[in-house]
Amino acid sequence: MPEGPSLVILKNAVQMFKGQKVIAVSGNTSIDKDAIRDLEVIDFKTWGKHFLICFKNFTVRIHLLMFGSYAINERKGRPERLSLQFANGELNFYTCSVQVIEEPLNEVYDWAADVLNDNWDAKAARKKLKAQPGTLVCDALLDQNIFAGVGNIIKNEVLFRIKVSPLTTIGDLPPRKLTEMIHEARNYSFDFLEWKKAFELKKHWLVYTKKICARDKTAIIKKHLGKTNRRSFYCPVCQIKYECIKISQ
DNA sequence: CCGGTTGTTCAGCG
DNA sequence: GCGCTGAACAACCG
Repeated sequence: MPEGPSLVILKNAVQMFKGQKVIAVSGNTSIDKDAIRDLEVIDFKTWGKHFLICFKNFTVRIHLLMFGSYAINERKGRPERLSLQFANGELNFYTCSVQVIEEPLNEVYDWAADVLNDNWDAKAARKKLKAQPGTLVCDALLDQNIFAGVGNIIKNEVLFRIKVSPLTTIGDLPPRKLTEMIHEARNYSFDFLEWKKAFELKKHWLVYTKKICARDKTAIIKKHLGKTNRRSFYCPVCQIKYECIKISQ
């Protein structure tokens, strides 16, 4: 379910509840459900993998984590974590993290860090990356403070697209490749969004879960890498591991 | 039917 | 206080 583009699809799918009053709340979440009843949903927003239900004085934050899911105007055969009833339908969430945000969202979220947001700021991303030259690119792409919304699939596909090994550090990446990485983190996310909408996402994977490189038919390497220790799929031939020779003084 | 995982947080430890 | 590790969560797919 849950990389950034999937959340954008969710946001688009619930637009008919925007401006509607919540007439009943249920679910096994520990947040105060009474506080939501009879309130109007002002807006739905996303930040990276966060889904935000905005009310006048607070926001309910949904994070689907690995296994979370939702259902609109239907129910799955399991307990709802949070269920919102409207006059024109219902919105149900399962096995997710639910939190209340009391602060204004602009104080909590850096919209410029969300790769799918209109306010995405590539220069700000570059500055954050430059500050951590020792970080592996496979970890940097999963850093939600830099690339909010990027998940493990996007990480692998971006590195394949720009022909960079996941084991390259930020500091060793040639400046042009750094630019490409930042650009493709956003660009691939929009491709992901379009493919997912068309139910053809998997068809477009070139390296993620693949056995053979789409470019040169080399055997793809599958390994858990970096501090994040997430699955990396990469071609040892066309994805280059950049290394600078450091001259000690 | 078992193993692995599109993710994050937190406890525990050195 | 830090960085690191592993557990916990818990559903679906192949």
